Amino acid sequence: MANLDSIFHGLADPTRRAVIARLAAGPAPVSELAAPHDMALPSFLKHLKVLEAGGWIESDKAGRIRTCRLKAETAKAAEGWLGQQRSLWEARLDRLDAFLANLPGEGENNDA
Amino acid sequence: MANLDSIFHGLADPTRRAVIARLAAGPAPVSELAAPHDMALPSFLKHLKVLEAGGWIESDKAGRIRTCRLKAETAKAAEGWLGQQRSLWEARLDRLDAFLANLPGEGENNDA
DNA sequence: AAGACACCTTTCCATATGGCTAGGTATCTT
DNA sequence: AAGATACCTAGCCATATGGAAAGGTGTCTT
Repeated sequence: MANLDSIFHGLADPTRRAVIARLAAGPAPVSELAAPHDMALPSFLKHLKVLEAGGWIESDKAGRIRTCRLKAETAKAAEGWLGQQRSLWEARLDRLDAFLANLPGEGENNDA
Repeated sequence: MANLDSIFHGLADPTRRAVIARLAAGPAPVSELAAPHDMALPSFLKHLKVLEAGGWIESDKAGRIRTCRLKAETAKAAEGWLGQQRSLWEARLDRLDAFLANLPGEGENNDA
């Protein structure tokens, strides 16, 4: 599994996010992935390398055509980290609410 | 709202993810955030700047102490993008399943 | 067999990133 | 008033990143 550094680095560029969005609709060859992006092919291939290093995509070649597809596990790892932070954050806000609700001199509404 | 580039770039570094994880437990001053990281303060401050540019944190200064806290909206934007991709991805896999289930010559089990 | 096609490698360039030191500026403490 | 504290700026350096051009290699088409 790729580490979180390279996973999130993969997402930190619009070209790469567009590739992921395209591949979510199904596998595609390199040339089709590259077509929408106004960029020389070698530059685009670098983005694919970054996505591969981040574990976002995998590919294999048949004849002269390389077909790429998404790897679901990586999206899970990314969402997993974010979700974990959010649950910490929400737990804290809940404790804060409970604390504020028990303050003396404050009722259930705070605008009265 | 910060753009997705800077949002995800914020996450692409262990020091910065550690800061976010710490702040999920509640606001903290710069010095406390910096303490666990073996790094000169100016280097650490650059990471805070990146997090601020990505909309992950905000802060204000009282006397000589700057207190930082998380901004929830940014986590939502990040999770939102990922969730959207996942739903596309899952919809595709569902259609693929449906297609395969209707192939002639294939029953409900495929290992018989 | 010739040529077009799809991709890959290498090499270069400008800028961004991530670290450092040195030296501020306010603000508290004594 | 002197010193410690907490943060900030400016400037330096090495490496990474994101782009381009030039020139392959193997595979299909005609």
